Amino acid sequence: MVSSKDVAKYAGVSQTTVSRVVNTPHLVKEPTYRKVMAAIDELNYIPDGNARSLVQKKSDTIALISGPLYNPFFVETTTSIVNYANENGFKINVHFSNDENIEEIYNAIFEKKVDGIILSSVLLEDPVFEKLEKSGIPFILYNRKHENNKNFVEMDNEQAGYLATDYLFSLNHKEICWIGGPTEMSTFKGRYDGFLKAFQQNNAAINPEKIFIGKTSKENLYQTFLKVEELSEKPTAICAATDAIAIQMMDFYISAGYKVPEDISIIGIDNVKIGQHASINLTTVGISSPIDLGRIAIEKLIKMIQQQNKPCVQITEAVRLFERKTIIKKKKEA
Amino acid sequence: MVSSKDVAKYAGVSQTTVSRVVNTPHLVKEPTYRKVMAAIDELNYIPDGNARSLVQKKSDTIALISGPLYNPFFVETTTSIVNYANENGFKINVHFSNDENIEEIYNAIFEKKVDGIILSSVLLEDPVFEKLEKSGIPFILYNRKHENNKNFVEMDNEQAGYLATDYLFSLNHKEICWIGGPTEMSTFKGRYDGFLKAFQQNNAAINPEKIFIGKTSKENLYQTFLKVEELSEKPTAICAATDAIAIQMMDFYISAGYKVPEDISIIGIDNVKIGQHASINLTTVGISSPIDLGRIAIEKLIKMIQQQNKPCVQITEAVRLFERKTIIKKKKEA
DNA sequence: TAAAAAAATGGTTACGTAACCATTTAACTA
DNA sequence: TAGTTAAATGGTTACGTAACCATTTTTTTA
Repeated sequence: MVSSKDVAKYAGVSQTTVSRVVNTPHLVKEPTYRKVMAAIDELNYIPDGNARSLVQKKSDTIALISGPLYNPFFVETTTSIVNYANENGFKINVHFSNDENIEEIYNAIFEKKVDGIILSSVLLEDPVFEKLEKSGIPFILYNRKHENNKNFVEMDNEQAGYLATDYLFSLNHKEICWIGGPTEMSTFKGRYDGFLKAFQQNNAAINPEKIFIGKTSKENLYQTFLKVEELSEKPTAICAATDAIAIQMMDFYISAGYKVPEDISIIGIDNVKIGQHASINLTTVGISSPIDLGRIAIEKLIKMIQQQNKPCVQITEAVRLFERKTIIKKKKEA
Repeated sequence: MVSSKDVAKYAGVSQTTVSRVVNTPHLVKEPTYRKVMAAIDELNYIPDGNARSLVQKKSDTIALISGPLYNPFFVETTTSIVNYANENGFKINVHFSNDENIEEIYNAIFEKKVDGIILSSVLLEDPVFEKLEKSGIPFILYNRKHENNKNFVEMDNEQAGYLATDYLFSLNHKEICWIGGPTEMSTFKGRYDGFLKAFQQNNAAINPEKIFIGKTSKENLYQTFLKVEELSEKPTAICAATDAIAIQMMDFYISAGYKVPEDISIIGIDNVKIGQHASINLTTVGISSPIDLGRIAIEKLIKMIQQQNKPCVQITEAVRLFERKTIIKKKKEA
């Protein structure tokens, strides 16, 4: 491996000067600069990022802990986070969390000297939050938040759940299923609370049989689908806590011979891109802003890093309904 | 920042012993081990990965250069690559390439001491290949390959193009559009060659007006869609070089009021998961193996790293047709 | 129980870089 | 032109770790 010392010897200057050519060329005379650059090219020198990080205690790297990509929401946020960071001179270390490998991920992150952390995978009462704060590394949560309400960029989850559910009521749906993930996560908790609120405001009674809260893997959702099928009184509409869930349920229903929305109405939350596809046309609730949550969060994080201050970011984006074609209007009952 | 020296002092042992407790605990007596571990916990010590990489000249890290996630193919390969690597003790540094930011990506990769590189973004005649070989770092290409036919895991692209096109012919389609990316990429070249071969074998003449080769961004594909619309003789079927293209074209067609496959048949290549969704049901060609190309490639790469040898991996996976519902059988003309 | 072997621990060093301070060289200034 | 200041370059060090070799302690063996 060619080091700056090798370059220095080859060019007949000191290692210090090589370092200057690489990092602060304006401090170096033109002929010296050319001499050193020639040596760098000749020897194919590439600075060692590890050594640099060691001495500088920073890495121009941000760690991203994203949810799994089978949820298209994270496909979009990951893309926009990576792109924005790169445009601003930061590299991104992406980690995909399934909420089980969190421990390893944090080890990996803290071992490298990342300049910041942007993450979604956090529980409302997650003890890891304290660890993050103690580490002193700037960080921000996107999508989900922690119960202590610090450093997050989220959508108005309760309002989202409310809007989705209320929209179903407005189209005369009464028998509504809720399918969502564990309420230990702020997204699911907020959205479910909104769902409940809509029932209250519409003077409707919750039927516990129609509430499905559990893991959101394909297998689990299929079990849920089967349970819904077995209900004596089937729902006319499904309120899914995320578009990913909604799209998966659509798949089950259509594969089983049902028609959406004629046989069953489905609404999601997130306003994911693939839901806008003409073949899917998922009615959903999402943020009004054209910029996604990941992008908003990474902007804030980079500002925190560059300005070396750590304000408490608290952003709750407003949401609105996106009417598309997976909901049908029911006839009013007598 | 707490270092191993701090731990050593606190525990009353040498730094060397701390290092041993962390890396080779069997070389350390039980009471010493406990003493040091207590100190580690107490002081919240985390080894510095940069310093470690510096001295060890390795990082247990593999760089992944993936195509953009708006292509669902890369969503799946990225997921399986990251998961498999993590299961085997490697971290993954993901980079998303748009074939333009390649330079920066390579800089970033070579600055850190990655143990291996797995990449898709390479052109047939890419000069970067030589750079890779010279670096001495084990690497493997997945999806695409280089003209020199070294170190790749691909599908049988020509056969894929052939099967897709021949299937259209077998259902009496004559007016077939090809929509694909630049043939500087082995995938597009191979698939297009297969397309041509199918025309030959079916004694059909290529109509240059119906060949669209260019960038595969949404905007470009929309321009292509408009051009197809303006053709005096419209195609009855579209052979898309990738599922991503096919799914995008479906969106344009359906949004414009067409029905797929009644008004236009569409076939893709890749057998991407979202294409299997009941709302899309994209007929396509994909590898017969249930394990995706990324997964196959990362397995090989990790073997190369662990066994410290660099065999020339050349894998071309067999493909087959996946009949679904975006193709209609045409009536035979008189 | 003394000698030999094995196990456990410690001391010193290199890894490649940038920070820091020292020195030399060039450019002004009076 | 000497004196002063600024610009350019060099020398030395620390960063935190594991490799390597040296030393001490323990265990085994005769």
